[in-house]
Amino acid sequence: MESYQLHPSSYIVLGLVERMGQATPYELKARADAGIGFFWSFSRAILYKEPVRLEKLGLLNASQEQTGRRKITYSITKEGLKALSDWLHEPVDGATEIRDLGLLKLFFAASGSQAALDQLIAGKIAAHAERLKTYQDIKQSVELEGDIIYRLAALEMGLRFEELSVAFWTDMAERKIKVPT
Amino acid sequence: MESYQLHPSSYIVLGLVERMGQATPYELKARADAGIGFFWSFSRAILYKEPVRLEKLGLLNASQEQTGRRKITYSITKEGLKALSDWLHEPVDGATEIRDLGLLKLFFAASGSQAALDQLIAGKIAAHAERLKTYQDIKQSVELEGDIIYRLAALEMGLRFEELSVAFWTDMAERKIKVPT
DNA sequence: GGGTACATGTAATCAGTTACATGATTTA
DNA sequence: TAAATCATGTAACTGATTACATGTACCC
Repeated sequence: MESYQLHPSSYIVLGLVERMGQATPYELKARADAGIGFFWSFSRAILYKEPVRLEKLGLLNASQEQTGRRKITYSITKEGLKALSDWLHEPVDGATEIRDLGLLKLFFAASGSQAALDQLIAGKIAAHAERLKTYQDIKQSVELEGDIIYRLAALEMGLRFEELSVAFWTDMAERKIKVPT
Repeated sequence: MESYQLHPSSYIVLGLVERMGQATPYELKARADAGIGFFWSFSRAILYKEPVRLEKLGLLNASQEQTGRRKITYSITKEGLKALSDWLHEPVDGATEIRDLGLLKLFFAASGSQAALDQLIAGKIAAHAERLKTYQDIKQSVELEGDIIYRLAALEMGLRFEELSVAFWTDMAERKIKVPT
């Protein structure tokens, strides 16, 4: 078999398709927005491009409508399942990336003004509080359905992270740290 | 003035150079590795490429050694300072990204085996515990120096995040969640 | 039937990484 | 002076995004 390279995006597609049984790119998008997209964002285009590639590699089946929108529905192949499973069995490498423009700005806050920092902090508290609320709502609605335990676990991490963030930025605010001049 | 686009990488370079007064790409790398790089990673090449661009835009000054390694030392210009300050005063947009392959795998854990999940959890606990230790060590050494309050604040966030992560994955382990078959 | 929202796809571009290539300095 | 390490830079590639372009279905 020829060698090929799979990336996080590939596994996101494989994983989503596997869980959904079959799906069009549009449906993948909707599912991603409601779950994985909360902590690992990516553009919509990838959900059209990557499946084409995975189909060529034999990891997905594609079946195209012969009429109307001629949309393509994907399902996972035996090889795709294997690739997904193999990846899940590999040890995880690399540290967690926390890509947060707010944190970046905090890091360099000494180059700005106290007013800028105050606004940053206030904005971050508001944003994280809102996101926390969203997660709490989702958690509640999901619990009623039961079952989907791993997605729930990932959501739990998101929830805890938002709690942490609200607490962190609130601490920043209360300490009223001054910018050295 | 012609319009140009600055990215997080640009501000990382500007911010580092501003704080350091003047620096070569190699020095920027060392500084980044010891700070910002913990939560916002990027390749070394960017610290050679981006300064060239920023110099062309008039945001950095470059002065090249005429002998030896002919290394280039950068410092920030008045325009660079303004760009950095403007950015710090803009409101922050976009949510925090938590890019963690472990979390991604947890999300799709139902497509793997219980053994794979157990290994994932054990690996994550170990990795976060180690990172936590690193942050604690840094925090201690940094406190002795005093002063550099914002970098310390960002470090504090990293520290709390690692604590959270250890707790989260430990909870996962203790719940001994089973993979549905 | 006309407007709006839904849905789909691709082409061009680009930020960032990997791999390549090499020079300079230190130490034994 | 040989080896090891420190330091520097660039070319090629590519994953991913943005912008463009358009078709289909639904609703009034």
